[in-house]
Amino acid sequence: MPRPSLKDQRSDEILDAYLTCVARFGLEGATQERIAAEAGVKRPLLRHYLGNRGQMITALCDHVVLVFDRMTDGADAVLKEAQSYEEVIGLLFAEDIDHDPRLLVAWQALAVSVGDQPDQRDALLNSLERFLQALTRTFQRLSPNRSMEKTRAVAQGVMAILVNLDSLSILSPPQAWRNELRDGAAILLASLEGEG
Amino acid sequence: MPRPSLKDQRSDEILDAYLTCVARFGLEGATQERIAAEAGVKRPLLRHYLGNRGQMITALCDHVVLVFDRMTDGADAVLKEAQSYEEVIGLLFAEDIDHDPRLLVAWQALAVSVGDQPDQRDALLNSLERFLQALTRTFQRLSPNRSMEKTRAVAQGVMAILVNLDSLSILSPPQAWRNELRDGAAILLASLEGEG
DNA sequence: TTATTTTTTGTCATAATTGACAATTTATCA
DNA sequence: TGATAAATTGTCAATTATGACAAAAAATAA
Repeated sequence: MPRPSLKDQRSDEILDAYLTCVARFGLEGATQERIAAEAGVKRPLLRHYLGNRGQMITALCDHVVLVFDRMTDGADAVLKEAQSYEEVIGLLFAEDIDHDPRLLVAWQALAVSVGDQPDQRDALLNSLERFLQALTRTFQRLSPNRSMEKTRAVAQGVMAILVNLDSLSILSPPQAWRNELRDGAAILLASLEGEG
Repeated sequence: MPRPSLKDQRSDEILDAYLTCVARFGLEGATQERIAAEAGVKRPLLRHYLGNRGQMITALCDHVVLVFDRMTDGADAVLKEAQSYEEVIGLLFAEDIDHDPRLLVAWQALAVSVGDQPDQRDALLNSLERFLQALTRTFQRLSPNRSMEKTRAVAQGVMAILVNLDSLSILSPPQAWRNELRDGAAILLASLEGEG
């Protein structure tokens, strides 16, 4: 007899608008007015669905980690098919890739402001570690004879380059930079090739 | 006859406090109250020395670029003495290096919020380009036979790893990550070694 | 000491942001 | 249709942030 609940759907919509605002204005710049406008709802609804400001930040953190993990799973599935490092580079640096540019920006904004809350700190670090392990698994499969240490180091380097590319994209850097960063990742991967 | 002006000194002190607050709370979270408290002055002084909010942001952007360039010059001077890539790695990743952890965090906070103002955008990008060129010069000196393309790509990769390390440091990641990132940079540099 | 300029502080008005809650509307089922 | 529970909206108080300006304090040279 009750009206059907839209809690999950609306919460997701609002969190997505929140994510957009944080990526554009920073965490403190993402006011409830802006979020509500972005989501196309009235401000009191934010409170209704997500709670007060602190609870909203916690919910956003969970949401970012969730989306990040989904992205990792997607990348992992695609990387499983790759048969060469050229293919890996092509997949990771594809221009037309379905890749959310807001994600890492919001990730970093959260990192600076929740660094003191252990739970959220660990959640953010874990989401990175998951992605790192996805990369590492693929590299190990393509170069099974390499030491774990070297494989991890290369994976860290590739991830750093990917993160850097995302951070820079806000400033729309020259295309040459993008190419150079991709080539840098390719050089790193090439170090895993060849015999033992 | 007039009282001696402290404008330059006070402005620098306030900008430094501003930098601290932006690194800790984000650009929008760096309120005048917090800045004044951090600088140990009363709030109206901020306005007196730096102007209104918009002018303060502009001044901060200039200050960050200035400090960044000073850091680049310092790194450049040190790198000039390096005779091997092991030395380069040791210098860039020294634990005890005199290196301001606020700098890149504030750089990124500014990047997301001034992305639309062309002047500040270019200033921020130029400061990165300057550091990139400092790295590139050293790598070219140590490996004069390498192509410019490869040298730049390696420099971009190393810079990405350094930036990433700074961004992560807020979350105090496991020491293993730091080591892996440093090893990743070392692997990149090793690709410049050897003949032709 | 006095004039001059700057620093520094005090204070008020306005706008922005958030918290809280009442009231209304809407959709479902009995 | 009427009851029920949820969604949605309206509104106000409290807190916070900013802008603006007047006034006091301090330092130097004449």
